[in-house]
Amino acid sequence: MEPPLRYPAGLPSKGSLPAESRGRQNKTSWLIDVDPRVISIVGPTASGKTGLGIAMAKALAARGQNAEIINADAYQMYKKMDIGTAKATPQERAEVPHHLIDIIEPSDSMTAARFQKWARACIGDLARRGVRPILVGGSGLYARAAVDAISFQGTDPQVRQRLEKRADVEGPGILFDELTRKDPQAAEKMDPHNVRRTIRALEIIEITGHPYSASLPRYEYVIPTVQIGLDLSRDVLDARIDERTALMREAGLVEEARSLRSEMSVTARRALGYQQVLAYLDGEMGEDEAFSLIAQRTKRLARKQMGWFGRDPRIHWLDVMGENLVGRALAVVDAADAGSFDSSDFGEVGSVTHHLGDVA
RNA sequence: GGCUCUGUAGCUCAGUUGGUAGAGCGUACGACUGAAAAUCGUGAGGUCAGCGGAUCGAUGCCGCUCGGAGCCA
Repeated sequence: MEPPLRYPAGLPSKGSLPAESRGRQNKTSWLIDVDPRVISIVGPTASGKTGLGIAMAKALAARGQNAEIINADAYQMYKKMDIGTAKATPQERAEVPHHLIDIIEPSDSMTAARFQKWARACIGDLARRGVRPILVGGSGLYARAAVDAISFQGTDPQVRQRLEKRADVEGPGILFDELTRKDPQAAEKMDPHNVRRTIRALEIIEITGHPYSASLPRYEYVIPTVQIGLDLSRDVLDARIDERTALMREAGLVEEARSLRSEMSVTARRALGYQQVLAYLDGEMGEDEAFSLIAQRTKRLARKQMGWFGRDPRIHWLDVMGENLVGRALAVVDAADAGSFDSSDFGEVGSVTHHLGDVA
């Protein structure tokens, strides 16, 4: 998607290790020249990704390697939505530079494609400056969009609007029938009731003139990366979520949402926490009810994230509750830098079993 | 104390003119390439408050008990 940042694998790398020794010689696609590789911290909400990212940046700096954070959390990109998205504090951000936080207005909408473009540009910038990027975020699709072989197909607001209107007027079934006619393969993999994805498929067919071949996404890095996953038991995670939800309430989430209310886009309004507080402000529920809903939905989100990340065989899981988390995380990074994981991370994914819940 | 209403899945409730039950939400699992904190799919879960009666058969009818709500004294 960003030609200036890409070149075919096999060209001389500026790193000290030849590409072959890192097991990339079998790569068929493109690699962006980033060395040392990107560190990506993933895991469910409230698992401590933000804190670990900052701690790792400091630890790396102490070893003489500059590192900065790139946010991969969809909703932390909105300005002014601070409390409900659990952004790093101003103090933390002063200690370690953060990128892609507060980059769009609440009236705007973030998309995975836009994020991909910005994230890759940002990774390239840092790499050129000799700074190691630490990607931190719980939005699975975004984390993958940044470093994986995913290319988005473009969009046309007018086409989409027309399709959305048709779904409204004619019903989703008609659109799905149309997809079945135009692209039976795509229709077969689609839930007939999933209107949004049906619309997207038809949009792509209309824009590109080609069928929306829902090719199975591969777990294949386009930017060399080592992924660290934060794992912890559901009991502990649930307790943390309850606690954090209460803290957000104390910190003034209601006031923050109230002040942004009139300027928030449809997408921004969907943000967990804001969605429920806005419902409360609209008189649809009580404040207590809104906050217990927030805690409940956050737990569900965490479960969804665990499922999403748990399926990626390249992630190295660390038990958050164990001792010396930063040390263990650095050990994973060092091992990755030494090429220890390349056969699994850059080779055949099918042969690797993933280990959600294990202590790496 | 009397009268009326009420007790069905974790929650809110529907239903069966008597042939052992459903929905929404929650939950579990899953899919997911331009809203992804979105969108969507599948499953688990109920001796229909308890006991007794009439009936070939009761969650449904009758009686009693226990627990709610309201009204009258």
